[in-house]
Amino acid sequence: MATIKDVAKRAGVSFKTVSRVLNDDTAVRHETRAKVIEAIEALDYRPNIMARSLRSQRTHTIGFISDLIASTPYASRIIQGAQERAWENDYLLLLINTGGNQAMKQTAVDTLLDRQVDGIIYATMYHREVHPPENIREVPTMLIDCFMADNSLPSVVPNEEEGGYNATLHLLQKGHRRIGYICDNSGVVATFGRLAGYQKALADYGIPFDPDLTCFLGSSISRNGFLGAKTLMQLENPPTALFCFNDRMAMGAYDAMRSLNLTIPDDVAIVGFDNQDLVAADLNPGLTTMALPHYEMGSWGVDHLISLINKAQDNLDISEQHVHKLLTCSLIERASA
Amino acid sequence: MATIKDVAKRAGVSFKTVSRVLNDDTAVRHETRAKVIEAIEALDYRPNIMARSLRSQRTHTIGFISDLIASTPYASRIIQGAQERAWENDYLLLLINTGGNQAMKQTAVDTLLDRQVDGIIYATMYHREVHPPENIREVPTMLIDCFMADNSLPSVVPNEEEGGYNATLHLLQKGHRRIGYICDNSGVVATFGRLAGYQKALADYGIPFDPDLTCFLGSSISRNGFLGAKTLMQLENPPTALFCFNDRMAMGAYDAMRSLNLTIPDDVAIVGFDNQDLVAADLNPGLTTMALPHYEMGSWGVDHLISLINKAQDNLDISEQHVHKLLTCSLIERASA
DNA sequence: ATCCAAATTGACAACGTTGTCAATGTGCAA
DNA sequence: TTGCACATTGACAACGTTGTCAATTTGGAT
Repeated sequence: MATIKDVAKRAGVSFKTVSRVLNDDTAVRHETRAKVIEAIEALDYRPNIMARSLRSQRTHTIGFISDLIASTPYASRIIQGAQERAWENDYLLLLINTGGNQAMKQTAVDTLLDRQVDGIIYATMYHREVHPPENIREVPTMLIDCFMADNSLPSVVPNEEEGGYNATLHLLQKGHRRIGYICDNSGVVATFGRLAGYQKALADYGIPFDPDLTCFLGSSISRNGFLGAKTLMQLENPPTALFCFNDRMAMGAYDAMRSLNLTIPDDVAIVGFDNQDLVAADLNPGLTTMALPHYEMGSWGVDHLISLINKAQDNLDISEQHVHKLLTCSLIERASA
Repeated sequence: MATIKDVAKRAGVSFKTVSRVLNDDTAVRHETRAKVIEAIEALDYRPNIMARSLRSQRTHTIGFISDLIASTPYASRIIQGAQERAWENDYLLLLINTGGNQAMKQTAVDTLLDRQVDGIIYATMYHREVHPPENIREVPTMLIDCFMADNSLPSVVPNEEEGGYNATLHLLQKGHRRIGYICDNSGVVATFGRLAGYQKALADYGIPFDPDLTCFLGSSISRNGFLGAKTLMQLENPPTALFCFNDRMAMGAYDAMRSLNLTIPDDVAIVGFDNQDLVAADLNPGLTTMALPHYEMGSWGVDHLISLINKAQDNLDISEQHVHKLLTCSLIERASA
C-alpha cells in the first residue's frame, strides 16, 4: 500500500504538500496540485485512516449499541436510517448488540470508548426507559427509541399519544362512534401513550370514555388480540371499530371476526399499529395501521448526534441539551377501516 | 485520557515496560508488573486502539456490507450472528448498507479498505448470485447468503434443496401422497432448489412428479399464495397437503382455505418456509415451516473469515479456499401439518 | 535591479503505540 | 571474587498522518 511519502517522491514535492492537497488546503499552487493528483492516481494512493485519526483525534466513527437487533424485525430500520445518514456525513457505524444483558452494556460502552468513537447511539427495539452505563457520557450520546427519566441524555422517540390520537381520529372521521381499544398490559410506554391519545380523540369528539370498550390482556400476541376482539364484539352494545395496540393483535382480531362471521371493514373497522411489513400488507383485507418512525428516528438521531459531536469539537457545552424529540407516526391506509 | 507514558511515570518505569505488561509479555518481573497494574487501574488507563493498529497493521474490525438490511426483516439475524461471533473473537463490525446500488457497493468496499478492516463480510438478504467489486479481494472476504458463480470467493448459504426435501418429507411422513408446491417464478435460487428437494423427496417415496401439482406465480406475496392454493384445491383430484415457497404465500393459502371452507390441517396440511417470526407463530393454526439458518450463516461466516484473516496474517495462501458451505434449514413444527 | 508582502513549500515534531536492539541487573558456578 | 548466561529493562526508531512554524519563492511596486 502506497503511503503519502511514496506519492511525494513521485510528485517531486515534500510529503507535507501532498497532505495539503489531500486536505483541500488552498495554499498549493495549481500546477503543483496537478502533479500531486497525478501521483495519487498513478499509485492508487489512499490515506491511512488510522494514522490520520491518531493525530486528529477524530475517527469519523459512531458506535451503535442496540439491545435486541433481531427481536422486532421492522426495527432494523433504525439501523438503516442511522447508517444512511451517517454515511452521508462520512461517518461509519460500529455495531454492538448487547442482547439486553446489563454487564454486556457496560463492556459495549467501554469497547467503543477504547475505539475512540466520536459519539454513541444507544438504541432499543421498543420504546422504553433506559439506564445506560454512566461512562457513556464521555462522548456525545444520543438515545433512540428510548429515554432517561431525567432526560439527562438527548433522545428521540415516537409520539405515541399523537399516534393513538390519529389512529382513533381516523376511525372517528369514518363515522365510528363506538370504538374499542385492545392492548396488552405489559406496562410499556406505548400502551399508555396510545391509550391517552385514544381518550383525547374521543374527548375532542365529545364522546365519553367507556372503560368497557378497552381491554388489557397480557402480552401483545395475536392470541390476545383474538380474545380481546371476541370479548368486545360480544358485548351487548358492541363497538363498530377496533383500535389495536399493534398489528399482531390486529391479526388476532381478524381471526375473531372470521369466527364471528363478521366482515372487515363492513361490520367492523380495524386499525393497527406498527405497519409490520410482512403482516399488515398481506392480511386480507389489507390492514390500515400506524407506521412507527423507525427510519426517521435513526436518521434524526444521527443528525443530532453529529451536531453534538461538532459542538463538542469546538468545545461548546453540550451538557444542557436535554432534547427529547417526539417523531410523528404516519397513518398507512389500506382496506380495514 | 491517560496515555501509556502517564502510566509509566506513575509506576516509575519506562513506557516500554508498560507496553510489555499490556501485551502479556512474560519478560516482566512480578513486582514490576504489580506496580504497573496498580498505575493502570489508578489512572483508569485504556490503550489507544488507533495508535496500536497503526503499528500492528491489524484493526480487529470486520467490514459488513449488506444490500437491503431492512427489506426482509428476519434476515437481520445474519447481522446478529455475525456480530456476536465477531465479539467473541474481539472483532467489531463496521456496517455499510448499499441499498442494492452498484456504485454504492464499490464505494463501500473502497471505504472499508481505507479503514484498514481486517476482512469483509458481503451479505445479501436473500440467497442469490453476486458480483462484488473486484478490489474486495485485497482483504480476506466471505460471502453470506450469496455466492459467485465461479466460487472464487468463499461463501455460506442455506441448503435450499435439503430444505425443500425435508419440508416435503415431513408431509410424506404424515401420510400425504398428493402434495402441491406453490412458489413464485421470480427465478431466485431458492425457487429451484426447493423444487428440486420437493421432487427428490417424492421420488424417494416412489411418487411420480405431477406437474399439475406445482404452480408458479409472479412474486412471493400472499395474494399469489391465495391464488395458487385456490387453483390447486379446485383440481379434480386436489392435493391433501401444500408446500409453500414461503410464509407469506402460506398466509395467502390460509385465506384460500378459509374461502373454500377447508380446515387446516384436517382437510389440508400446509408447510411454509422462512419461519418469519411474527407471521408463522401468529397464524391460526400456527404454521409449520422451515427456518432459514440466518443466524448460523452469520456466525459461521465470521468464524471462517477470522480463520482466513489469521492465515493471511501468517502469509499462508488463502486464494485456494473455494469454500461453498451449505447450512441446514430446520423444521419448526406447529399445527398446520 | 531592488524590495516587500503574500503565496507557496518544506523541516520537523507530534499523536500513542509496538518493534528492535542494546544496556543493565541478577543469580549461580567456578 | 569473578565471570557468564539469562532475565529484565530502557532508549530510540517506526507506523502514516497532521500541526506548527520557518524557509523559500513569487509577483508587483518602486
